[in-house]
Amino acid sequence: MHLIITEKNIAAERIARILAEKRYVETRREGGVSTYSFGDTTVVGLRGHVVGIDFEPGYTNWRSEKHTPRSLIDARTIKTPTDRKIVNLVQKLAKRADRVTIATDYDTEGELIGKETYDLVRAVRPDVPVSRARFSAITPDEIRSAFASPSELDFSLASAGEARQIIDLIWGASLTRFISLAARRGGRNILSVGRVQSPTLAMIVDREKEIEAFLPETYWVLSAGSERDGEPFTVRHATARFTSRDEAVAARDRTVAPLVVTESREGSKLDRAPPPFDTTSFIVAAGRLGFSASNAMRIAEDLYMNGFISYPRTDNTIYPASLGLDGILGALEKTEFRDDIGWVRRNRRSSPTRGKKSSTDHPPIHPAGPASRAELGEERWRLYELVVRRFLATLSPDARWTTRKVSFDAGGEPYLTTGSTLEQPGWRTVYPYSSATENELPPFAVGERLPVTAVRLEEKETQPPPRFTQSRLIQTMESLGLGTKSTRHEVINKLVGRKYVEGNPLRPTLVGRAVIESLEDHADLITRPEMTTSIDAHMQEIKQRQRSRDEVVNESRAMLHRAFDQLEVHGDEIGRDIMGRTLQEQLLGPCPVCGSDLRLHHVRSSQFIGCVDYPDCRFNIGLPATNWGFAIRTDEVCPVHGLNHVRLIAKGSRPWEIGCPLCHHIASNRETMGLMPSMTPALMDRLNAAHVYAVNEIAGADPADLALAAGLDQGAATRLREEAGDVLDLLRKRSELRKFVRTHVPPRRGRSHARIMKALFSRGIDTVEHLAASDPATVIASGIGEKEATTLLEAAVGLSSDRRLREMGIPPISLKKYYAAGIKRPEDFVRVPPTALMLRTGISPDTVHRHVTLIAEALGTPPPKRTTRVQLERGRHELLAIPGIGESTIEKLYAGGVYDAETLVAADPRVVAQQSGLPVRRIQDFQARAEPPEPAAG
DNA sequence: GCAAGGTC
Repeated sequence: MHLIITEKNIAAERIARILAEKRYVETRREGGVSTYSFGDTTVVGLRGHVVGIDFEPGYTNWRSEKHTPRSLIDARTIKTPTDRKIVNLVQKLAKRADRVTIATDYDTEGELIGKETYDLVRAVRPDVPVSRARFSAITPDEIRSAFASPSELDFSLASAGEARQIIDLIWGASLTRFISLAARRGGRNILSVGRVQSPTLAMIVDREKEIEAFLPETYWVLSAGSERDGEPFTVRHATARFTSRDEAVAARDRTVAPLVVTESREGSKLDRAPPPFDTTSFIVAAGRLGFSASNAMRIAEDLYMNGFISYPRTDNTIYPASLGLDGILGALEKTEFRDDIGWVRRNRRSSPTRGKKSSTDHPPIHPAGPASRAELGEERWRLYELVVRRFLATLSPDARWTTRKVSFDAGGEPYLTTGSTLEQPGWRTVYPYSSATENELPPFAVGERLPVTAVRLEEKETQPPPRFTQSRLIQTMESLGLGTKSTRHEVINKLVGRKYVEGNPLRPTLVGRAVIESLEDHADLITRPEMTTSIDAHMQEIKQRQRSRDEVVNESRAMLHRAFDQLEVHGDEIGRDIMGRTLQEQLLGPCPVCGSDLRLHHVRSSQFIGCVDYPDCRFNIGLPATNWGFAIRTDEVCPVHGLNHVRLIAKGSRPWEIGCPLCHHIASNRETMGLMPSMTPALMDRLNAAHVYAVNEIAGADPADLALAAGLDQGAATRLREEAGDVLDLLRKRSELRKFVRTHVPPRRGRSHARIMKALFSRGIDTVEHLAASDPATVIASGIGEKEATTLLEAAVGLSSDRRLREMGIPPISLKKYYAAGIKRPEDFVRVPPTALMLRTGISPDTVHRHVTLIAEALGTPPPKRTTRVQLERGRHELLAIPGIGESTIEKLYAGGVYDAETLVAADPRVVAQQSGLPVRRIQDFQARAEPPEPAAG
């Protein structure tokens, strides 16, 4: 069998169909992975890298004394499968293969993926021949010729890729750990560092600093109005910008009619048709249509997967000869672009436009199949149309503009105006995206004298450089060689996710700035695009076998060690610096109690707002736990309290706007405050005004302070405090009940726990004990299903009994044994005879006696009779002496509380029968036989 | 828990 392995599933399918020629291609799915077979050939697609690189085991603990961040530099790296299913399938197929062809993408990363695949194959088949097919486009011509003359895997190129992998991992991981630990940030707040992300962040930070440092300069612009044949037009002074106001004013004052035409020059300007789309230019063009970079890529991938456009991740801007441009045009014939295609056919340029970059990986982005507006939907259609029109534009002639520059003189001052008309629209006929506005000028004749209707002097200011938009940043990254066609847009998302940048255009956050500035001070290289440049150069050397992979990696390790020499000396300083500067991002505004600042705190999964003067000022506001969303400060400020608003952000769901935290705090506490019997709305307002907002604040207040704050007498204040204590107690119990209900009643659509809880509270059920004592009907009426109500009640009874028993002093270890024997409630202990308890639990008679006595006391029932081990032993002999009683009967009698002749005789046979399961008649017989013989008379 | 690179 000939096994062909491609980089992705869709390539496997298309290659199979091409190579199968007219044969049927059989598709099989194994464990979610498709294979395509025809004749003796099977094609299977990987999913990019199916093995990943990581450190050898032992380096997972960031705080390990032994495995410090620095130790990662020299840690060994290993490759482990990241996609078991595919790895297994590839190896399974390889076992049956008599030759293997690796057909991954024709670029460095593709060669590395090919090498990884080669290793997987070799692990199970040391001898099978493995070849490599290289192609730049999945077109019949290219595929056929690539497979007709396969070559060998380029191990040097793959090694170059591996060097990059290792260097990225050790630099990224060690620096990320180091700086996160220094700044005491963990979990979702870690500070990441990387060869691509850090220089990208640095560009955004640098731009922001440029903007901040920018000093605007004032300048003046002089223009004049005139008209010709009733048509107004404007001319501007030949000095585009006056830097001196005096000069500008003087020029204005000299400007007097007539406005004389001194020269009119006509020219022609070539407006070249645009080159084919690569990923970057596509993202830029989509950006102009309002698509974010990652959104544009997401949609492009979708269009690609469905066969509407070609592979969207490419660096190529030159169509390969094999592409078959006519075929593509023909395929689009039946779309709504028919007229445009007709125009292109009639006006087609001799050869398509070419960009500056040609690469071997994939052709430029082009349409791959026809589509209609209706089947794609608005968003996808707009991008599909963009790709189609761009393709058409690359086949269209250049456009040509006629330009005109007219010069004037007014009182000796030179003026001019320019105009342009689209002489030959060329490609612009089919590509209406880039704005090109015509500005037609009247046919001025030299010497013509015109009026001056107005002279305008405007004062303007120079503008700072603009912030980066997403597409601008991606363009800049590309020009610096940062990232790849597939990853650039993801880097931006990563920076946003780490809360390093925000907004569009992109602004750095304080954290982002602090990290870059620290790195620039102590590990400058990682913040510079030159690191990528030098890695690229080293990769070239490895590829050309001038240096080995290990040589390059070791050199990089040495550099990283030098960076750590400096970092470790300044670790504390870096940590303090970052922490100090990022504190500001957590500050919300004035504390209502003491006037210093409130700040957000995040402690593992909990978060709250507290005063920076803690513990001197104890004011605080609780927030929902981070699983509801991570609390951040927003720019909006509450007009009443002067506090920044707070928002909870969670991945994958809409943000929760808390708004002003104090307003939120007041509103959410009004209800619970209202639970206090002597609370009135007026009193609540007075308390709020005195910065007392919550029940717990009242409960913890000094009655004298409270009296003063709320205008109450001492007695009323004390009472209020007690009431608050009671409400807190109630709230605690309610919250426990809420948790209890939540764990026992699974969430379901259309049933909110909040509603169930409200219903329970309104029925006076505030605690688990209340619940245990209530009847099923009440519980069902609160919106819980019948079956669930039963299990909920059972669980409540269990929990509340357990609590009572513990309170009565029964140790948990014994309770476990009682429960296992089915003795669950305190009442069971006084109902079931102690002998039965011993028998069923194996607990000693003395201990059972002690437990039952404790419970009886608590329940107010008579204490049990004490039975000792000796008594039991003697009783056993007495019972065994009675005819018909053996060991097994004794066990049953124990269950009925009978353990000797005396208790047998005294027992109520019906009760014993019920508890022991023995027939009443037998018990009566035993009793008769147990009667001691009448003492002989006389 | 860390990077960047594939792909879904």
